[in-house]
Amino acid sequence: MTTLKDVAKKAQVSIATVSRVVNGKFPESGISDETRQRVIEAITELNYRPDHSARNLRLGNGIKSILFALWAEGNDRDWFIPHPFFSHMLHGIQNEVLSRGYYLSYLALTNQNLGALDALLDGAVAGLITQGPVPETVLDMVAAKRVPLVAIEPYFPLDRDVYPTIYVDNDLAVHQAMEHLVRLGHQRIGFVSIKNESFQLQERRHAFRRWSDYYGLKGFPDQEFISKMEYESADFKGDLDAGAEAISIWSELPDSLRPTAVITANDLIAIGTLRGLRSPENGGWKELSVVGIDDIDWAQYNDPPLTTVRIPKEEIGETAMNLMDRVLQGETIGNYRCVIKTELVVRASTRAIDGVKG
Amino acid sequence: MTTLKDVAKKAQVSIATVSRVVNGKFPESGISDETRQRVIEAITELNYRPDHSARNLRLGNGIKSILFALWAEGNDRDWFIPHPFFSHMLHGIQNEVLSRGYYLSYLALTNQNLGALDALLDGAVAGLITQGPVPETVLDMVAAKRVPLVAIEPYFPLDRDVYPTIYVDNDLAVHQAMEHLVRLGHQRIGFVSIKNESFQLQERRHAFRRWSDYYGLKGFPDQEFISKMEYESADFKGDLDAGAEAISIWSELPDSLRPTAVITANDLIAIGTLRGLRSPENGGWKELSVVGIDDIDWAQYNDPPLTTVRIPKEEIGETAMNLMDRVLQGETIGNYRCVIKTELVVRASTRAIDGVKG
DNA sequence: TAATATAAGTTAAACGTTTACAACGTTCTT
DNA sequence: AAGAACGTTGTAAACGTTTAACTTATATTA
Repeated sequence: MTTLKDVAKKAQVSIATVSRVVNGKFPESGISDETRQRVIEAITELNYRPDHSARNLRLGNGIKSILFALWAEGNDRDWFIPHPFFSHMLHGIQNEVLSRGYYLSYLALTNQNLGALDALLDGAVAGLITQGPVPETVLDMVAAKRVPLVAIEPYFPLDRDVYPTIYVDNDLAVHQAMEHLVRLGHQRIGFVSIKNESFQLQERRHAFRRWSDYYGLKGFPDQEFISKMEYESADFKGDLDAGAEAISIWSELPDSLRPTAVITANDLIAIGTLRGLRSPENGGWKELSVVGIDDIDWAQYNDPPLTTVRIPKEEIGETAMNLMDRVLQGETIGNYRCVIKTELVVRASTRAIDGVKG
Repeated sequence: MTTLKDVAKKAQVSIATVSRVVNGKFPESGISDETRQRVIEAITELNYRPDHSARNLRLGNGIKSILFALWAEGNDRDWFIPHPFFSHMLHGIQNEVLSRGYYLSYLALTNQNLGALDALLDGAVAGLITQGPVPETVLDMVAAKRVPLVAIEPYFPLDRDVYPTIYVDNDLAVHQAMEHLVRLGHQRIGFVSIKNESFQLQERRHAFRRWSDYYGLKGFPDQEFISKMEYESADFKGDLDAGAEAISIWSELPDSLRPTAVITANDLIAIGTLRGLRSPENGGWKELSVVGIDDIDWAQYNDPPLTTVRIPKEEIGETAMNLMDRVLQGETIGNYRCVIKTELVVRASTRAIDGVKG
């Protein structure tokens, strides 16, 4: 590795001069053109690049890197890639990160990876933002290295709940979806979910029950349809199939017992439901309003464009980074729980019941 | 900021002892349990975290951060989010990065951002990997800071072409798509693209012409259909509509002049084409084989699942990082151009012509 | 001419670590 | 009882920078 010293020797000047050439604003730096040329030549020749650590040490600059980590274990494929929210949250964090002079790294965590995380936490990283469940080992490491942590939907066990967290208001999401449908005149509203529910989907199902009671909705067979298929979590195919499955079950029902609208536990299930509706084997059933939850990228490009409840992914990222910043500023936040509001997005997959003015 | 010195004073020991407590593997570190306890207490109390810069300086560790930058200017929205390849390439890079002891940052570049890039290049980053066109300003900065650069599909102007680059073999992609269709017995094969073509799409269109001649395909009206719609680049909607538009034009043709198969400039156009085929206004035209190029995430989940030519995005990322590593090892690579092979992925959107054994 | 201002470059201290080496007190060996 | 061996802790140098303070040479001024 080339240092100032090497360059200085080559250019026959002191290291101070070289440093000035490297950093000085010209022409006020007080270096003659002749010397500067000589130094620059030496720099190019020796391929000198300043040492970041030394510079930061001298200048008293702290670490400027925020790490965004996603737990990616438990699937054969690293599922963060098709993760519908990953890049959006990353972007949200990034927005806030840059304006604060930090920069952003990210890590898809696996058990093989833990060593890398350890190394990173060991000083390379000012703060850690996680998405999803955080394994105990990681929590232990974070505690040992005393790195600030902000967790997005970690669903911590209670004794671990000592960090600032961000959760989505799934209850509100379902409420918004249902209110929309009720306003359109729907009375028989179904719910579709999958067998292997995450915490989030569980919350949504319970919310459905709660608001369904609240609005006094009419029941019908399989009103809460849970696909029986075995499927791996984060498997797009499983979600899509679940939707189609619900349609094939309900299409057996007499018209007066079928739902006129459904809320699905997420957008993929909703898209699957709309596909099921297109299939020729459902007895010509066409009129069903479908509303999803998430607002994944594809929702707006679907045919028909999907009415859904948006989870503001960028906002989640921004909020996380805001909290992180406050922690880094020395503020004591403790286990403050920030709940993010969702937002109804009306598109073409929902229609008013005949005679009702949507 | 708390330093070793502060902790040492508080715990009434020398900084060497504190350092040993922080880093030593127990119990061989040669520190008595009693002292260690005292030091640890002081550490917790003062919230001490080792200074990364100082440590790295002392240990002679270089910078370990690779920056992946995507040019995001020119659209009202930062288009790297719906960028179909972004997260896959990121992942590919990440794979190689970790095993080499580096870690990965990323930056969506805009004109507002250039300052941040400058700061990062100024020592925080060991190497830069870019995706897509790289503006001159950035190239100038990279040159000035002498940061190694590996560029993915930059389509540099010739005088700037001094870095290792990675390109996709678009000619091969079209060839693979066409060979597949020809084997299935298709003779009238169309091509659909959009008005505002990127370099990549241009290459694909020219390749279509070339291989269409090679296979001696039969012509028909609008064989190369270019959507006339004004649209912003990277607009999903525009691509989808272009596909539907092609169908509506061709469906006016007598059966004997319609294409029996189409290659589209990318997957989104292909998906749009399949949608157009579903629309009731195309005169009952159903039998059309469609093959896309890209293999975006959604392709396999489309209805029907899309036959397409996969661009190996992870492999591109890995290759980029491999090249970067070689550069960082001191190897002189120059403007070596690495061309990545594509791969046909047969799904359900293509069928053999009657009487041909697919 | 002497004093002084300016320009160009050097010296040396400091940033927070790690670690070879030294130093000290205690215990073991002979 | 003397010396060696060991366990525990301290001392100080070094990593590559930046920069205040200083030096030297030259030009300007009175």
